[in-house]
Amino acid sequence: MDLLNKKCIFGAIKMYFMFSLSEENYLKAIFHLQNSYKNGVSTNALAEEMQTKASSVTDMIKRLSEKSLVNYKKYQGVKLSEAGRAAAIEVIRKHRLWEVFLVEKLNFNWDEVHEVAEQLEHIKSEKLTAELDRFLGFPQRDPHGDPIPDSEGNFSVPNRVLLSELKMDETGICVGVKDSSTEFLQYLDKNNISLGATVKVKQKEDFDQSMLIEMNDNELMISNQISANLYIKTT
Amino acid sequence: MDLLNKKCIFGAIKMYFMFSLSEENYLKAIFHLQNSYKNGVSTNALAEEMQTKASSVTDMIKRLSEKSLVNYKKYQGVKLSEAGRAAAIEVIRKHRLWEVFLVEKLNFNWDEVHEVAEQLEHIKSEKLTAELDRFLGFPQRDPHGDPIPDSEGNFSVPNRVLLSELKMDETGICVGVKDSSTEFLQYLDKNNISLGATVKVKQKEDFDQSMLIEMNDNELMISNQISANLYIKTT
DNA sequence: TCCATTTTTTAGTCTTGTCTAAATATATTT
DNA sequence: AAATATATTTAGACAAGACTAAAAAATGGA
Repeated sequence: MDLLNKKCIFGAIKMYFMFSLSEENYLKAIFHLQNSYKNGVSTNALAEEMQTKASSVTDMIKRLSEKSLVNYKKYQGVKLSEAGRAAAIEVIRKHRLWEVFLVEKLNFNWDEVHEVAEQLEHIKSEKLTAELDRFLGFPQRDPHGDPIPDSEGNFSVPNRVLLSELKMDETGICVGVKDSSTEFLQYLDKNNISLGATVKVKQKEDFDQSMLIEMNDNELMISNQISANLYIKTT
Repeated sequence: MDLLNKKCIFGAIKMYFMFSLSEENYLKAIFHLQNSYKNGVSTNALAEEMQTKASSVTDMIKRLSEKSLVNYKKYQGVKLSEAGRAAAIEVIRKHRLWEVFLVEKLNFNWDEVHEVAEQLEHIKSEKLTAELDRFLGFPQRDPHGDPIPDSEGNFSVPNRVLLSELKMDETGICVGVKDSSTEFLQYLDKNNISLGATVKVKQKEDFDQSMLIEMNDNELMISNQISANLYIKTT
């Protein structure tokens, strides 16, 4: 119906193709899963991530492969091509910029932004993305501490460790969350844990890895499930 | 895939159903065409507006009718139901709010906003719309001078006439455009015609309705095609 | 190596929204 | 009122993206 801006990133030559909403979501999911599945994302893993059936995944992978967005050999799992990676990063860039917008300008809490950003990330307009970025002051991190790729797709992999890896008496600054589910974020809010705050490990229990932390003159006991989802920059 | 907020406006009881992108576009088109087709929008008119075929329109009308969004009898054209009208107005509200955002905050010119707003108008989030409205200061008009419905769907029908209806020596303030195509808006920019400016009809040619107008100490000859697409508030 | 289990793919179906071609209603002209 | 023209609807097909059920490939244990 609408044609919109049809271009495509391909090697050095810039051209954007237009991808469907579903294609973009698959690319994004593969991008995220590639961290855990270095030598090919499995069909089942992707089905799990996309909340769909393995057979549907196989269908889509074939389409993406046709378009050279992924490298795929039957039964071998799937990897993003350069073009696929670029497209995924572009979607992630938009997602995170919109999250910043929602939190900084529209009074959203960090646990409310995900759903809406999932929709906004598919809006196609280079100018929109560029101007939004400028409007927000070229932010480097989204509200959950994840890096925002620049217009070239470059982003710094943050230098951070999980709180669960800290030893007794070590300190650091809370810089991100691994799990950004509403439930986890609301737990953090309730317990006054926020990005930017300084943490100190006061005690650590060998048995279950639970720890007593200090944050803003406050002491708090947290389980491993919490500490293994908080990113820390050691000081 | 995503469920999102499923509610629906229905009479006094508020409930939002979720409509597809295509359904929303049809509802919007019917809403706009109802001005010219008071006793039912014809299939062909709708096909023209939607840039599609009459047979596709018939199919969609049936679906909308199933959902009680339109009143439809075969061969009789189509009218929005109360629910359909509410849904259309909600989409139009979002479209116009986003246009304001793009122009006021993101440096878009008024001739660049349409395509992007066509995408943004389909984002589903009551909170987003409400907060955007607040962020923009509850604007009453979009960049083309059209009224923005409030959260209840109410909007003031602007009290305005077409410039072509003014007689010799009458004056007014330019308050909107009827045609908001890129081409027309660029013509206006080029000739320094903008909303808010005062116009005076200096001469009017009976033969072809062309007129000489004065605007900001500037005289300009315009054809009827121009004057019949500019809204004026008489002073 | 062979069998059992798990993973992945294939085959066939469904829904949404579109299309073309053909059929039927309505409108217009004479 | 009949004939013609125009508008609208039906019928049948297709593509994207999902599903179920069944087949085929890969994996892991004995």
